[in-house]
Amino acid sequence: MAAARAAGPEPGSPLPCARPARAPPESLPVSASEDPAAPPSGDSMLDEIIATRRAKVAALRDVGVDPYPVRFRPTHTLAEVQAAYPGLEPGTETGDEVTVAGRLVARREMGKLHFLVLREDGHDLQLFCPLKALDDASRQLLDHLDVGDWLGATGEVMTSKKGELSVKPAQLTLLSKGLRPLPDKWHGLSDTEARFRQREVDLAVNADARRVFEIRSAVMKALRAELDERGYVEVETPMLHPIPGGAAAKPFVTHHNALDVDLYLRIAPELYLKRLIAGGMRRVYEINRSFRNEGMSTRHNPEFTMLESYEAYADYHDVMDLTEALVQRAATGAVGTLELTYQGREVSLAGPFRRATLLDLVREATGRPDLTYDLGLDDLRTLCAEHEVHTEDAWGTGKLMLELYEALVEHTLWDPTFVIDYPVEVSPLARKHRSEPHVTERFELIVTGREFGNAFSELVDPDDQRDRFAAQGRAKAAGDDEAMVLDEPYLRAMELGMPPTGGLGLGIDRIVMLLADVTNIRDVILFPTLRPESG
RNA sequence: GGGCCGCUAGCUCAACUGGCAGAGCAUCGGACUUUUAAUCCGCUGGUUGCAGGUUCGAGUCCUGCGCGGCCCA
Repeated sequence: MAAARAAGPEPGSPLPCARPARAPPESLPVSASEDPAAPPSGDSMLDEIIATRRAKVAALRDVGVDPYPVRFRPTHTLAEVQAAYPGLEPGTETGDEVTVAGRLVARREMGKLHFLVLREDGHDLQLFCPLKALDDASRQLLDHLDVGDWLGATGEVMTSKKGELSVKPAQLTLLSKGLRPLPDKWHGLSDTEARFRQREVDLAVNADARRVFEIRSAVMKALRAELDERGYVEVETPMLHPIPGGAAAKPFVTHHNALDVDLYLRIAPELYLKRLIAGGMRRVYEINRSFRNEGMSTRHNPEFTMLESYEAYADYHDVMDLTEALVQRAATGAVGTLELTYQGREVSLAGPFRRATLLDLVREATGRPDLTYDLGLDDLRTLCAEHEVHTEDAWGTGKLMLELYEALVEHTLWDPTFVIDYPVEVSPLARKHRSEPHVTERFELIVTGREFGNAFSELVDPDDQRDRFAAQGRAKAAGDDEAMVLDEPYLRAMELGMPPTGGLGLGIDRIVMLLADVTNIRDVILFPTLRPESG
């Protein structure tokens, strides 16, 4: 039977792993066998590799080895072994036995001495494997191992002649057989699309891949720690919204069958969080996904992660202080410094962050110190035209001023800057400024020319809010499909009485991009949205 | 949405002006008890993203499409 398998099912096709008859008795016969579960085998190298590996799985099962065992108990992680034996002299034998595990990522055979490299959580450890140190079962297993398999090993901690920390296994245990080959051990996986579509392969072979996601995790932990220490309560509000709200954006629409109603994936958690403040929760925050049904770019993924926090009694000056502390905590927590390099250029998060009004920034950029919101519409349109800023007839003074700012100023603000006092017209959820007409108590945080956060002294006057929604309704009627929709339950909450409130939204993906020094948002999202693979 | 660039073996990449589709790594077979991208010998591996077109002949030129990257809106 073994001989029949070794002969292979297809005359004329190579025998991928057939051992010659003179092979040692413990050697297992292997071939691309008649496995009904195997995909139709073509002629390609990949098909051949997979068939060979399936044959190894079958051969191992034939001798009672489970290629997918249920459990394993390492005594140490690879990182722990490394940490426990720093600086051992070459040729050391510790006499200490450990059991470790990881993915086999490299294999160097020197006849009766094999070197295997295990990788676990980004740490590599060598297995120093003289065949005679192994028991019989392990020697058999060794013949059927491939790079990519998961492997456990029990043996003595030692160092090689060259001083490489190693484990010398007396026993090897197959933890899981891999059927597909890993990419090139030296070049890794560099095809961008493949890295995004098959992140598991990216993580398995590219040392740099996990760095970004470790930073991301550290950012989340740091932000939560800072907010928790300040007495904020973390909450979770709906992602399925009957009315999309809290931002100017197009939503995804979905449908609930039992209720037979359309629901919207949230574009922001804002309105629900403010209802919690109305309900008497003094400080709340939420970190989670929002969804916007808009174009994709290197800076926009349809789903993205935002931190929103709300604090009763606070105004936007307080929120600026909080924002600065959060960004700094994220940086020190994730990369251990406030002095960053982004795309070869220095960025200091040391603070205090610059604070400048939107109007002053536009005055600087246009060289018009006399500029005010009282300037006539026609004059403002002329100014826009002078700077080649696109305008539309329906736009008022505030929108035109915002356009000037976005076109002329925003991308120039490299170091962290709080741009404050946005026009009322473009800020439907923000409180009107306590002393300046035309503007709200709103700020955006700009770093490296990009928006990182958006915050305000929240609008809490229900009648004012109703008027703002009405204005948004008129804008929508005039063709602005991102204008906000009136949200009656939200207004009702405000009518219950809402304390003065400072609110913040911070883009987590942007912060991670800054700290990880990457320019594509897809590099900081494990599985970014892509077009489905065709055919 | 527009412009530019890319898509060739499992991975990383070649292939000049249109003239037999190649290399390294990996796989498979062999040698090797201190390797570090091990080395050495031998073999294998292709619907050149997809569909058309031009041509005696297309990876290469043309048209359309798909996916991705960069820049712009």
